[in-house]
Amino acid sequence: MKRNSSIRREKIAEALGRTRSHPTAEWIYDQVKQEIPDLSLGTVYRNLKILVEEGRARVIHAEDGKDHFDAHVEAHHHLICKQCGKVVDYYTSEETGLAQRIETDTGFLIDSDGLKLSGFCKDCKPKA
Amino acid sequence: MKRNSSIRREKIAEALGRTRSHPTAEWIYDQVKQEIPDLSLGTVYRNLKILVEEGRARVIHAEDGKDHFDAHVEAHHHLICKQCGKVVDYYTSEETGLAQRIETDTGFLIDSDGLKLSGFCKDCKPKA
DNA sequence: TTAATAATAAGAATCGTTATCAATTTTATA
DNA sequence: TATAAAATTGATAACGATTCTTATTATTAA
Repeated sequence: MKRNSSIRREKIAEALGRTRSHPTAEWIYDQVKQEIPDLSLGTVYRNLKILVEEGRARVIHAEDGKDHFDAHVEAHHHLICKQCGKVVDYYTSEETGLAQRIETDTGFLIDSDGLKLSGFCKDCKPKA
Repeated sequence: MKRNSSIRREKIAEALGRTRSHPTAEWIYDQVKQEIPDLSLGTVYRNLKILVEEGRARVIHAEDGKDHFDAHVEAHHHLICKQCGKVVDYYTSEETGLAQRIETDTGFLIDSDGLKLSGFCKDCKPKA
């Protein structure tokens, strides 16, 4: 299936690439709509899905029930705050030992970007 | 707020406790309905929520967009298959070093049960 | 140009979940 | 006991996020 890349799709990809905030479809819609006023939310969803299929973006199923998107596809992990829903990048290679052990133990092949760690972020952490 | 524990709630907790398969509300509904035919799905959701509040169950927001429940609340982690959606328990304390380093690095406080690792399970793993 | 394909907006439909509500059951208290 | 208050329920409406449908327009290929 040949696939063109439409102007809208590229604008969506750009908006997503411009931020490190792991936005939702809605946020991207609001952004791109400023440039393309007749953009529809369905188009955003459809194109985000295509970008993910093409490996140009990742989805994070966050704790807030919404899908968050990330154009930074290099291996890194995500810290997800249970309280405010914030998603923060975390880069480390320290988990490779863990991933290897898991594969030996269970047969599960862990993605190099498959770590999601939930807890409480700096701001939401109960002060001691 | 004093809280009684109804028969239905206990049956729901039992059904959940009986399995290690991290079922959805729907699955639990189907199970308990065999014993209590006039059970309603809303009751299942309502009671699962209460069980989670009481610390008698955990929720896992899985990759399939559904909430999965787990009555085994001792610290353990979850391996989630991207392909078939299966959720498998993983017990380790090896991540405490990682969790500690993350807290130092980022201020994020990682739950002792906050690890979700996604990848491919034994069966869905691309054969080499 | 013509025909086929791709992309679109708008909105309906679906899905998992939560909230509402009136009726019933359970518990507390007089 | 009686009776008021609180908890629980089934049914169903409502909800928010996402997907699907339809009709239309734009792009590409022949």
